[in-house]
Amino acid sequence: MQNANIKVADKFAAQKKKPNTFHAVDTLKDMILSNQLQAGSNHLEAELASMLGMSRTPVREATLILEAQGLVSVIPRHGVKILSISPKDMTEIYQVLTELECLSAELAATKNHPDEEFISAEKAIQDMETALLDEDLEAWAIADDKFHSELVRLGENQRVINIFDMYTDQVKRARMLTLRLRPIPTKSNEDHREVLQAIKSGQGDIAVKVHKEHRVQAGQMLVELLEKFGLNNL
Amino acid sequence: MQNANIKVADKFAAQKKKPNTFHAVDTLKDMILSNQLQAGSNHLEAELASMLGMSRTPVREATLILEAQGLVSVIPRHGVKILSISPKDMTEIYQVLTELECLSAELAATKNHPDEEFISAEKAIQDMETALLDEDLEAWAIADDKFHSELVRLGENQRVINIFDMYTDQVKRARMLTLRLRPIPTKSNEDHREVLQAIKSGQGDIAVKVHKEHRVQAGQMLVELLEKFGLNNL
DNA sequence: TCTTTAAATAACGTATACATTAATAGATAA
DNA sequence: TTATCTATTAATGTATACGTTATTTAAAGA
Repeated sequence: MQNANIKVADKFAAQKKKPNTFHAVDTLKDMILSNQLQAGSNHLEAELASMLGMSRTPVREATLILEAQGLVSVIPRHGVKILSISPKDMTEIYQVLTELECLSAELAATKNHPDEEFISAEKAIQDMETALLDEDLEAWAIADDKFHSELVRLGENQRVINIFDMYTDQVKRARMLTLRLRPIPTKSNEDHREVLQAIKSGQGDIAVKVHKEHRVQAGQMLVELLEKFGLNNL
Repeated sequence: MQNANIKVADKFAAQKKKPNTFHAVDTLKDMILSNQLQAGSNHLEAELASMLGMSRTPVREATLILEAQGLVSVIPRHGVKILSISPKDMTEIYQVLTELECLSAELAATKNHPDEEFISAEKAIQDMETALLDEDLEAWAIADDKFHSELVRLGENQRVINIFDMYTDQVKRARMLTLRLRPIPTKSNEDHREVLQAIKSGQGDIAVKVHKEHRVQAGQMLVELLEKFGLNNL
C-alpha cells in the first residue's frame, strides 16, 4: 500500500528517533570528553539548549543524568559545571577500576568459561603485539582498552560492568593524552598473557596478583605523567 | 561580622526547600526500599505524579535519576518498572562492596589518620557489643552499617564513597529482612576490631585480608538465607 | 568610601499544553 | 475464524509559560 510504503520511507529517512534527552546526554558527554566543553566551565541551561537546538526540558533531564554519572555538577543559578579531572581524581578512579578488574579476574577464574569466550581477549593481546611492532600507539591503546573491557565482561558481574563503563571514558581520555609521553609499554603484554592464562586454569589468586601489580604500576605512571606535564585539570 | 551572623541566621530560618525532583527521588527510594512500591510493578508517570502531589516534570526527572542509580527501569508506555533484587543481584552487589571496602581499608592504612578519626568507628564497635548484650538486633545492624560506612570514609576515595552510598540502601534492606533468620553475629566484633587495629598500625594487607574474609562470609550467609527463605525478589 | 538595603533582573523549578508515538480495539477482507 | 489495516486512545516527549528565588545592580545612608 502507498501508506505503508510512505511510512517505511519515512522511517528510513528519519534514521534515529532517540529522545532528545539521550541525544543530549551523548552529545554533551562527547563534548566534555573532547574538551569542546572545557573542564571547570559553567553553562546555563538555556545556553546548552540553544546549542543543542532543543528546549530546556530535555537538557535539564540530560544534565541530571550526567550529574548522576559524575561528569557535571548542577549548581542552580550558576549553570552546570563541567567537572575537571585532577590527578587526584584520576588516582581515585584508577583505584576503583583496579579493584573491580581484579575482582573480575577472580570471578572469571571460577566460571570455567569455554575457550571461545577468550577469543576476544586473546585477539586484543595479539593486536597489542602487532601495534607495538608497528609502533602504532593508538592501535595499542585501543587494543589495551579492549583487553580490559573483555576482562570485566568475563567476570560477569553486571554491577561491575556498569561502573566500569561509567569511568572508562574518562580514563581513556587521560590515557590518550599521555600516550606519547610514556615509555613503550612492552611489559604489558607479558602481564596480560599471564593474567589470562591464570584465569583459564582457574587460578584466580594468581590472576589477581599479577593484574593488581600491573594496574597499580600503570596508574602510578599515568598520574605521574599528568602531574609532570601539568595536566592538572582534564 | 554582622553580615556573617545574619546569613547564618537566615540559613537556619530558611529551613529546607528541596526541589520537588529530589523530594521525589527520596520518597520513591523510600517507597521502593520499604516495599510500598513492589518490586516488579510498573507505574505510569501520571500515577506517580498524583501520588506525590506534583506534576509529571519533577517525577520524570526523578525517575531518570533513579534509573541511573539502578533502582528502576524506565520503559516508555509501560511505566517505570521497579527493579527487583534477586539473590544473584545481591551477590553482585556484595562482591562490589566487598572489594571497595577492602580497598578503603587498604587506603586508610596508608593515611596515618590521627586517633580522633577513629572515634566513630570505635564507637560503632562498642555499640555493636552493647547491642549484642541487649539482644537488640536492630541496634546491632545500625551500628554495623555505621562501622562499614566509617571504614569507607577513612579510605578517603570519593568515588568509592559514592558507589558505596548508591548500593548501601539496597543491601540494608535485605539485611533487615534476614536479621532474625541468622545466627547471632558474635564473631563480627573480633573481626572489626582486628581490621581497625591493622589500619591504625599501617598494616593494610592484614586489614584487607581479615575484612575480605569477613565480608565474603557475610555475603554468602545473606544470599543463602535469601534463597532458603524464598526471598527471591526483594 | 563602604555598607546596607531595596529593586530589578536573570535563572531556575514546575505546571501545563501540545505534539508524537505506541498500544489497543474495532472493522474489513481473505 | 484469522489476519490486516485503520481509527482511537493513552502515554510519553517536548516546548513554553509562569511563579519563585538567587543574584546583581543601584540607591541611600553611615
